[in-house]
Amino acid sequence: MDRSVLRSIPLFAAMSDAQLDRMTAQGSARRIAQGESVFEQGDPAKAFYLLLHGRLKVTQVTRDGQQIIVRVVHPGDLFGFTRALGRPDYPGTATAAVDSLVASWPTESWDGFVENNPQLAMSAIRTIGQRLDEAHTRIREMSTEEVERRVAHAVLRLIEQAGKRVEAGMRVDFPISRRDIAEMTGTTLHTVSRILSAWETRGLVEGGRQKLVVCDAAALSRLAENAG
Amino acid sequence: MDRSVLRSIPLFAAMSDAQLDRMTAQGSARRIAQGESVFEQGDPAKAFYLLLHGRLKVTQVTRDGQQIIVRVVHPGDLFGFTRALGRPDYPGTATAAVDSLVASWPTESWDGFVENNPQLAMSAIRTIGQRLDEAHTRIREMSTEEVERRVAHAVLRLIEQAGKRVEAGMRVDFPISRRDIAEMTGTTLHTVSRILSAWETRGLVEGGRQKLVVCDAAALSRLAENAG
DNA sequence: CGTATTCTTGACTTATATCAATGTCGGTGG
DNA sequence: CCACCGACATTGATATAAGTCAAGAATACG
Repeated sequence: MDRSVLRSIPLFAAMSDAQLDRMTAQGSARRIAQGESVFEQGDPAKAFYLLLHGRLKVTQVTRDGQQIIVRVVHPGDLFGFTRALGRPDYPGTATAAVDSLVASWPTESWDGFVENNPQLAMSAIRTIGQRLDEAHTRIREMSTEEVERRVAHAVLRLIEQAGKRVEAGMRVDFPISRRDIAEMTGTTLHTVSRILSAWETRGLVEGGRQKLVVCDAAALSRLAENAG
Repeated sequence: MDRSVLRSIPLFAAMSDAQLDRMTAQGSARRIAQGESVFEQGDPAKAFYLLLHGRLKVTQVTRDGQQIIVRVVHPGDLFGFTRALGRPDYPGTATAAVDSLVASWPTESWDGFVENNPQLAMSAIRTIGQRLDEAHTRIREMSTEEVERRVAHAVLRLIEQAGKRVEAGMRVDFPISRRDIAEMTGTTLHTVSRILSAWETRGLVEGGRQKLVVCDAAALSRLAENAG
């Protein structure tokens, strides 16, 4: 891991070479195979992470065994910096959706980094703030929208954050199941399956096993916005 | 406004007298009458605030006019520091549920405060982090729990954060309508009314116009946890 | 007092979950 | 290489939680 890797990430863009070198010195990189987890819900938070390459799903299981997807981690995102938020353990499990590469630092390093670099602090605040915004958006959608619109919003977001051009349109660039989408929108895989089938008939998307291609994003947006 | 007021708030506890004085010098206090708003959704974020006394509800309205309650602001909470999160406008409206007193600072002051006081930055990160946690909890509840349990959780939270001992039990210490609870839990006032009526029959709560007293918190907790 | 909120309650409707069965894909091992 | 197994997906039938519609009662307020 060298400083140019970090430099390319907005969170670290404003840091000096010396500061970046100090960070890279304390951190280390690690490869996570598809299906493996970086940490598990309830584990003591010994480190915080940055996704360098790949894609992760952060999930939570409720006491009665139901699972939800809290968020998808994209390259360049910080994750698992739970301790900085005042929690001693990880609130969820981070699983690699594809082979991934993560950088990690011991939690103890956090305070030092922040103290020596107010820019980093402000960036971090903005980052968490965005996440809070996203969470509120999700709450608003779950409170006021029906399932179909929620799914439409979720799919559009996936395309924005992880869309890849293919012949038929834009494809979600990591394996994503109907169940995953259900766990992101607070519904069941059955309902998601029905919705996607209907969309496929209308030519809006193309489905498949762990696969999703959006063919007509504009129509999907309309659907997401105007209740109809 | 003097420094002892701020000193009593965890967020500022670690600051030096000099720093606190600098903050109080740049800020000002303002009284908000019940029903008035501190700022409205979409207003440019010219200031950030701290609730000194009273109680606020932060609401959002969707394009089609549906309203949700994003959160309740309690004394000692920072709110409206949207700009620090990288947004130019307020994402919601903050309305006084009772006569309230707020301190405010121009948004431009934020960066200076943070740069000169890493402690404040770390406190702020923790604060937003907690809020993110709360948001995720709400998402999890809305995804996996039925309405009655969600309402139970919401009511218990209100009691924790704004409970006041009265003869019959613990009362929510500000006017709160059935509609408010509905907007906090993603349901309708009708359903909330039915649920509270049922609870009242079982002796768990005592209702009333804009009033809510929890008589048997233990039973309510049980209800909130074990699906039954 | 009358008018406006807030709340309650009943009857009905509907979106979505649940239950159940079947199909399809893709990798593993015989 | 083919057969089989497990994970994922589809689709129909049915059940039900909670929303909608509607009417009225209670409480606060000017």
